[in-house]
Amino acid sequence: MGRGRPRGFDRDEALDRAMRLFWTRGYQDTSIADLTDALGIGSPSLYAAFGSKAALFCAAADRYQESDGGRPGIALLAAPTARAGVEALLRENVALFTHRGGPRGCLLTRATLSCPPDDATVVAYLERSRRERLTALRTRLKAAAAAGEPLPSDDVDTLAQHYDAQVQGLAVRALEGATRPVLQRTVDLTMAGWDALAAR
Amino acid sequence: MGRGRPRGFDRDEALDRAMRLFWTRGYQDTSIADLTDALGIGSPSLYAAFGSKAALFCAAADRYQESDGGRPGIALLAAPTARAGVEALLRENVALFTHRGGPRGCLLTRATLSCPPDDATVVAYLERSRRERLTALRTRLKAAAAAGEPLPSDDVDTLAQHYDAQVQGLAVRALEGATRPVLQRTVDLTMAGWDALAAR
DNA sequence: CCTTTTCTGTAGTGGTCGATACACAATAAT
DNA sequence: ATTATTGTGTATCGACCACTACAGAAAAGG
Repeated sequence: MGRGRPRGFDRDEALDRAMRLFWTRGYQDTSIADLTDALGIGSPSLYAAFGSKAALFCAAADRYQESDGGRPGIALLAAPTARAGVEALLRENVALFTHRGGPRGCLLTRATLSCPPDDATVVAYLERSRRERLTALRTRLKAAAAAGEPLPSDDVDTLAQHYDAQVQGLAVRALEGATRPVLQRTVDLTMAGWDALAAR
Repeated sequence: MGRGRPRGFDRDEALDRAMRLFWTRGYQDTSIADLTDALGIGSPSLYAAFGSKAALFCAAADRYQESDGGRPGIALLAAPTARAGVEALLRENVALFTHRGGPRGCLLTRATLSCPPDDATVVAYLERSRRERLTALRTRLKAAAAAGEPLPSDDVDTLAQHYDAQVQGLAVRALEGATRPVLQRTVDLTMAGWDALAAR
């Protein structure tokens, strides 16, 4: 057992609240004071537990990707075909970005556009996350191409870029206030485009 | 003629530089010190000429929309068909978002995601700009529908939302570092989807 | 000339930022 | 009980934030 005074708060619960706050307000606009308020702890406790604002963000973003934010990626891989996977990816993202009671949009996209470029730790974290997401998409599509599934294009790399852009577009539109039904219809159109192209 | 001491700097040139700075770093991460440095003037001169950081941003954003940032909207309206208009809109945006020597992405999208929600002036400005852009797109598509042009869908409102989301997706992808050829191929795919759907 | 008007440069305002020094409290090991 | 170790609360730190008071400089009107 650890020796000193026990921590007076639940680390995981604190991470959840920090995630929510970063998700709602972005990285830069979430201050340490905001965090200590929401977490109900003093700043020295926060720094002792997490190290720095940047490190806390990375931990909170990890938690995001392991919980709500991870659903779309899982849905992509779980689907039997690339067509179903991409549709599930988009629909899960719509659900994530417009979840009632939850912050709108994507925690990572939001942070990407609101993080000062000199904060190397966070910038590197975000860059890696984006690369992993794009790689997952490309890998899934490449497997589908190898399996002979009909795809909207032979250029798998462009396909991955295109559907990744769809996700980012949904994230921004959600932040701008687009409702769930509106985004769902946007996805309907995207998938109709897939079908029309894949059928040729 | 005005009576007092003449202004020691060119107001339009200062606005251009401010626009560039807001475009590069977003709203919140651009400080008054950054601006006075780039503009080569003292802060009292800045405040005398523009009023406040929020007002300066609005003026710089107006300038953006009247110069580079206005091209896509003009291209949309100038094209003979909705199909050509949407393609021109997307391609002009790709050019705008990846212009060599210019900041990447969209000044307005960037500001939307990096503006503190309590800055009512800027939030209202951005909201109005977005509404106008979406309205322009919807109006163009509605006219096309009335003219009997073949469209990917009968639901003009959803079409407008969909292609607006494309623009936002391109803006984010450009900020993330996607190159111009990559974004061009994304647009190729989007327009291929239009053709495949409109032909049915 | 002198007055009026307008802009500029210096030098700050109070406030908030992320991050900490330090004393003390609370536990475990000895 | 003593010591070692770790977390908490108070009370800051210097740096930076948007913004401005004030005095002097530069023009026009008289």
